[in-house]
Amino acid sequence: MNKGEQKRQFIIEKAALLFNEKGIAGTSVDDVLEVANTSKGCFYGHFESKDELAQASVDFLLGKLTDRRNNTINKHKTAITKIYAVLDNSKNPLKSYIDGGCPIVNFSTETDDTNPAIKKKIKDMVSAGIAAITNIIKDGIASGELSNAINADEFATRMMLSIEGGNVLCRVLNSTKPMQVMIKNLKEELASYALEKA
Amino acid sequence: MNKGEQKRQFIIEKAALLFNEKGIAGTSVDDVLEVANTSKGCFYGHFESKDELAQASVDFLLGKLTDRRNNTINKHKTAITKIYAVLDNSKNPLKSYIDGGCPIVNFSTETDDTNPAIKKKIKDMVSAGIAAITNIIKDGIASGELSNAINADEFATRMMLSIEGGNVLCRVLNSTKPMQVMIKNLKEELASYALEKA
DNA sequence: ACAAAAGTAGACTAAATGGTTTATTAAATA
DNA sequence: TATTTAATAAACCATTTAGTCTACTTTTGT
Repeated sequence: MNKGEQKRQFIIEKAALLFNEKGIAGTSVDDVLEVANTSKGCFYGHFESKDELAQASVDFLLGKLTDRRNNTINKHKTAITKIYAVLDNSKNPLKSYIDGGCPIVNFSTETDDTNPAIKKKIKDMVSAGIAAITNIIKDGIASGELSNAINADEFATRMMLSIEGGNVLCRVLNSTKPMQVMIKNLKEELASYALEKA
Repeated sequence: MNKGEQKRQFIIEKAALLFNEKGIAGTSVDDVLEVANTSKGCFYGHFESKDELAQASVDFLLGKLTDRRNNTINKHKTAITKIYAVLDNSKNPLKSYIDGGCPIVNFSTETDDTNPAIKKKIKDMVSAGIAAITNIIKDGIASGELSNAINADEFATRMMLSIEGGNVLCRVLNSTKPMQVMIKNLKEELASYALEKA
């Protein structure tokens, strides 16, 4: 990565945090220049517009989330431990993996009615998340770990929904309790589908 | 309500929809003037600043939600029918009661790191919602309708979390399915705590 | 080492922003 | 109905906005 590419990436990453905290509309290009220690000329040498930066920053944040989820899943062997670990990734929304809270929640609400390109990125991210959980459960059923009484797709959908709802509620209430209550409940539900080992 | 008060209220209500759809930062005073068919002079005769309007608009939207919830609850007699009805109020996030989606989700993410006054309004609203559900369940237990095995506060917390998560997911995926799956699941859970009638 | 290319700074612009002021019109009250 | 008060329109202002341009510096390939 040469100097220019480094600088571009640096701007993307610094801006990403601002966008996630203050929103895209709430962050000016000058705000970005300040945190990235750079100038107008430099900025517009790397990006055609603020929107191009916003898209790149969203890609960066969603990429981080995806990498983390994949790492978490690969670190564990069974369906139950994988899903427990994915849930635990979200257990403290007040000290979230990315400052300013969950980018899915933040950007989906801001761009829902205003920025279809970013909205699509979020949609793909959420769909991939649900699919990943669904596959883990289906594999768990296939391997005999889980009862086929569990509805994989519905569980995955409710799990994703609950994580995002937990992110919203915990930040609003300034408490981690809603997320903790929810995680405990989903873990118990999943455990109830575990089949006895031979 | 005299002419001035009427105009003020008209501006608040028109602006509320814009704020909810495009965000507060994403809505300019000129945007508001346009939808409210008014002028700068008139606007600043009624409001000290854009922020004062934003606060009033948030109050208006949250008031609408609160009124609706109270009406819904009062329309039913038993704990189960009350809670079913509150859930059904949210069953279609794509055609939501208020255009642009749930104000709780929209404003909480936007103001979380930037506008403590509005954040507090949302917090109070959410707390009141959880408290209302909790009380319905406790009343249901007291009247013998529900088993005391249900944890009222945890159920209410998960219910609120799920409704907000459903709002986020459904709008992102452009589908009502996540909310439907979630509502069905919560209804079944609640029904499982119903005690047999004498 | 040198030329070409890439990267960077910062002054500049035009439009949009939130907000003020002044003059006019409509409404309430004596 | 006269008069005072409230409501409104629109020109105006200072600041901020996203984005351009030109000049300078640093890299890079030869």
